[in-house]
Amino acid sequence: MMKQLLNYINSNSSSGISEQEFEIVKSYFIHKRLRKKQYFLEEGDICKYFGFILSGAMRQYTVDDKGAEHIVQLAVENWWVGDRESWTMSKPTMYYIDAWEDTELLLMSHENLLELVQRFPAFAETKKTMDDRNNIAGQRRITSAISSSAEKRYLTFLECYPYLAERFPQHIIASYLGIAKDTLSRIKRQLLKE
Amino acid sequence: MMKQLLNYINSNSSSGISEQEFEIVKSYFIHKRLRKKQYFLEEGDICKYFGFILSGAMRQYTVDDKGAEHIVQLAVENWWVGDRESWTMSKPTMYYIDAWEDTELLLMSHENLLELVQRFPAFAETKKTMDDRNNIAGQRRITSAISSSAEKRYLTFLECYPYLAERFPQHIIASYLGIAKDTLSRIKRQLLKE
DNA sequence: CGCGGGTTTGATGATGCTCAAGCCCGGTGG
DNA sequence: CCACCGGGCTTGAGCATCATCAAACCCGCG
Repeated sequence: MMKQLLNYINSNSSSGISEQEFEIVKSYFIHKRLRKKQYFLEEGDICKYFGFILSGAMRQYTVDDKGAEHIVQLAVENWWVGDRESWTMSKPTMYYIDAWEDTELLLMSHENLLELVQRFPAFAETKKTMDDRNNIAGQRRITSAISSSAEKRYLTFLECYPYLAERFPQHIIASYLGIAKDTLSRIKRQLLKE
Repeated sequence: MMKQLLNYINSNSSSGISEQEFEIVKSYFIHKRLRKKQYFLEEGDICKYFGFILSGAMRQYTVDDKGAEHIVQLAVENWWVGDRESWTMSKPTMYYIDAWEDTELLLMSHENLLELVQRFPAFAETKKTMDDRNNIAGQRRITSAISSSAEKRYLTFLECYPYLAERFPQHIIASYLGIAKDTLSRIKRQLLKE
C-alpha cells in the first residue's frame, strides 16, 4: 500500500531507490486517514504537512467575504496537497482543504523534506520533477484563465484531467474553472448540440 | 554589473558563495543584450535559455486564434524569464517573450542549471527559493483570477507589484490582469471618486 | 506641424452571474 | 414499499459586469 509512494519516486527519477532505502524514506512520513468532509487544513492554520494522497479525493478552496467557496485545486491519488506558502514560510493559510471522499495520506513536514532531499538524490530528482510540473501546470492555468472563454477553459480541462471530471460533481468543476454551476450546465448543453 | 547576480544568490541562500566561487558561477552564464521590441522567444521556438534580467523590462504573452495578445508575465531587474515547459522538456513553446525596454540578460541552459545546483549548495538553495516563490505567486494569481472581480484584481496587483505599474503602460497591465484596457481605464476613474 | 503611442469616453451588446423553482435520483426510515 | 430528504443538475428571467468598437483626446518627439 505504501508501494505507491515507492513507485511514484522511482517513476519520477532516473536513478530510483532500493527497497532498503525506501524503508528509511517511509519513516519520514506520517500515515493519516480522513473521512469524507473532514478538514485537512482550515483558514488560519499553519500547514505543517504536505500530503501525498494514497487513495481518495480532496479539494482546496478559499472562502470570500460573501461566504462563497472558490476551488483552487483538486487532487486525487498520487497527487500532493497542501498550501506551499504556509508550509514553507510557517504562516497562516487562507485556504481550506478537505476530503471529498474517504482519503488516505502520507504526511511530510518541511524539515523532513529538506532532509530527504539531502539524503537521497533520487528523492531530490523527484522533487524537481514535481516543482517543474507544478510550475508548468500553474502557468497553463493562468494562461487559460486570462485568455480563454468559459467554454474553452472547460474543454481544455476535460482534455487534461478527464478523470477529475468523473470524480467530482459538476458544481465543483465549475468552481475550479471560475464559472457558475448554472453556466457550466448551459455550456454542456450547448456542446451536446454540436 | 554582474555583482547583481552575486547579490541575488547571496540574499537568497543562507550560506552564500565567495567571490572566487562566483567567478566559476559566472562562466555558466552567457551575457546578452536586447534592444526594445526584440524577441527573446517566439512561438514554436525551443527555449534553450532561462534569462536573469540585469536591467530592463520584458513581457511574455500568447497570441490567440483571433490574433489578440494576452500577457502572462511581466519581468524587470532581478527576475527570471523563459518558458519553463519548453526549457525543461525541450518542446516548442506557445509564448512570445520580448523586450519592452532595452534589456541586459544573463542566460543559462537547463544543463548548466543542473550542474550549478550540483556543484554549489548555495545555488541549490537559491533555486529552491525561486521555485517556492514562483509556486506561491502562481497559486495567488490563480486564486485571484478565479475568485475576484476585475477591480479587486487590479487593487491586489497594485499592492503586490507597484513598481510594475510604473514601468508598463496601462493597456499592458490590463492584459496581464485579463481585462480590457477600456475597462481598466474606467476602473481607475471609479477608484478616484473613492 | 503631424505622427505614434497611449488613454479616455460613450454607445451597444455579449457573456456569464444571480435567484428561484423544479426535476432527478439514490438512500433512509417508517 | 412508499414517503421523504439531500445533493446535484437544469432551466428561465432579469441583471451586472465586462468586452467591443469607434471616435476623440493627449502628449512627447522628430
